[in-house]
Amino acid sequence: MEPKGDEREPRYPQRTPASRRRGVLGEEVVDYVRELILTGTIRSGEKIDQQAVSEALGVSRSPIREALVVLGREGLVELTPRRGAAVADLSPEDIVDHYALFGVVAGRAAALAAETIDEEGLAELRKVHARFLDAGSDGAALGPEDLQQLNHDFHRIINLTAPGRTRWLLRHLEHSVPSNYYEFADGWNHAAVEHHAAILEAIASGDADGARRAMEAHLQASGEAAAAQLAAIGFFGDNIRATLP
Amino acid sequence: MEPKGDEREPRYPQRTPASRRRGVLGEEVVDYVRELILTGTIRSGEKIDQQAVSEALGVSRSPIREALVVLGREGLVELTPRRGAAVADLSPEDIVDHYALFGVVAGRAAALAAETIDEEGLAELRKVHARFLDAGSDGAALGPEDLQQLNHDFHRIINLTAPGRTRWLLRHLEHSVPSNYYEFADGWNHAAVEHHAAILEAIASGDADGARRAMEAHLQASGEAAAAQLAAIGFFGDNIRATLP
DNA sequence: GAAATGAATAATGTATTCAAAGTACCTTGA
DNA sequence: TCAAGGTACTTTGAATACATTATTCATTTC
Repeated sequence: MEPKGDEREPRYPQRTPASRRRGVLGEEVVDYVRELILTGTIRSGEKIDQQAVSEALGVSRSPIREALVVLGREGLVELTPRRGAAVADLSPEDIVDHYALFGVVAGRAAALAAETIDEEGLAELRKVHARFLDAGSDGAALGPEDLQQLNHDFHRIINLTAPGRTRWLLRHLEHSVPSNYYEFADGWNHAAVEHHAAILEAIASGDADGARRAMEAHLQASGEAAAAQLAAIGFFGDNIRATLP
Repeated sequence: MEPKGDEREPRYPQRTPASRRRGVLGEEVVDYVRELILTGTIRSGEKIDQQAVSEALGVSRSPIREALVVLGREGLVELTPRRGAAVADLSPEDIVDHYALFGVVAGRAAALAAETIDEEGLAELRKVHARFLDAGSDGAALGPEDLQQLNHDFHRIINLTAPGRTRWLLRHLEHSVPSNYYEFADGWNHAAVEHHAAILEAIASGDADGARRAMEAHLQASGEAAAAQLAAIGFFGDNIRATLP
């Protein structure tokens, strides 16, 4: 229907005029642009055209600008005063570093969990971990989304024992980086299960420092896997600003 | 890329015209509102009137909205979809928690510094620390701003050894919370000097884990001092301060 | 031909306008 | 008297308009 003779270089996929819920449009735009960035649809250093995004989503530029400011704060885009927004130039080292930070914060949460988790939470943690474990052994007919959910639940239970600000920071650290672990390299789920086992054991035995180190190691590995995945999708621009006149 | 020894034509001294204010209005508004919050001028839970701020600063509501979105991301204001922005309801525990997070991240930076700092950086760190030390002993005629600067420099030198993403997070963690340490309780400078000494010693001797723990302890104490200061200015709601200017 | 200058075009940042949702106030009825 | 409901005012969120600056491109000059 749409005559796509548009030869604009960065093509922004159109999205349904879906939930035109007033008051959260900005958040929707944030998610939209973030996905474009984290899936490698728009590359490092590439300019983000406000009007193009606005047309792709069918909203005005006002929510777009708010979203870009948010993403600027997240470090995913770089805002230059009179020159607009561009996808931030993140290196693999930055991704690994980001996950290392994720690690020390989540490690703190794990240490607190080891000290303060109650029986109920521990039982729930064991249950989730068991299902995660089963998923790898027999064909439990669990799709990638289910694995993702189980992984997420495992961490959520731990983080629930942490104070509010820690949970808040963990949420932000998680969102501003790829979290589709189920798409990570093949061996990832196996490695993650072992990591989770170590974390669970340390928490169950009240070993705060062990839980912290196990969680840090887990996210260190996650960071390397995430960097590899991002490299695979071409996230780290082959900054070949070649010489086509 | 470097115009280093290039015998280029005479270069004109760089200057940043004051009229370059355009494009950063949002940031100015962020600073303005953040100060209002952190100084207790507007209280927890209090609504932030966009039009009032817009009139107070003489700008339109567009930059105000962007600023409020940023502050919402920082956790200093709470945005409710159709109901506007209000100062976030932060408890003393939240402040302590925030500084604890600050601590684990800065602790990571300190650990990295212990492993990777070079002689030059170490010398500079010692110099700054010595001046900070002197300021306490004899009347070195250093004002509170100077102390603040020295304190800031001390941490900055350490953080410079950290990867980019870590520095980025440290900046944000520092800004979204009171950092006017020089207004902290009387004994604060004395305590800070001792903390800095321990951190410096650990870094100088290459003791990464010791540096981490010393830094965490330092910021733990900072958090308690900051919470006390915020309580003193009536940040946590219960005090009565009648008039708004 | 390459660099530089100037106009034309495009995109950004800010202001202003507009529609919808919230809030306050006021009336009315039991 | 108080509660319920309706109406007018306020405020928010989004869209549009406007001024300024960046970028492109053609032209000129060395």
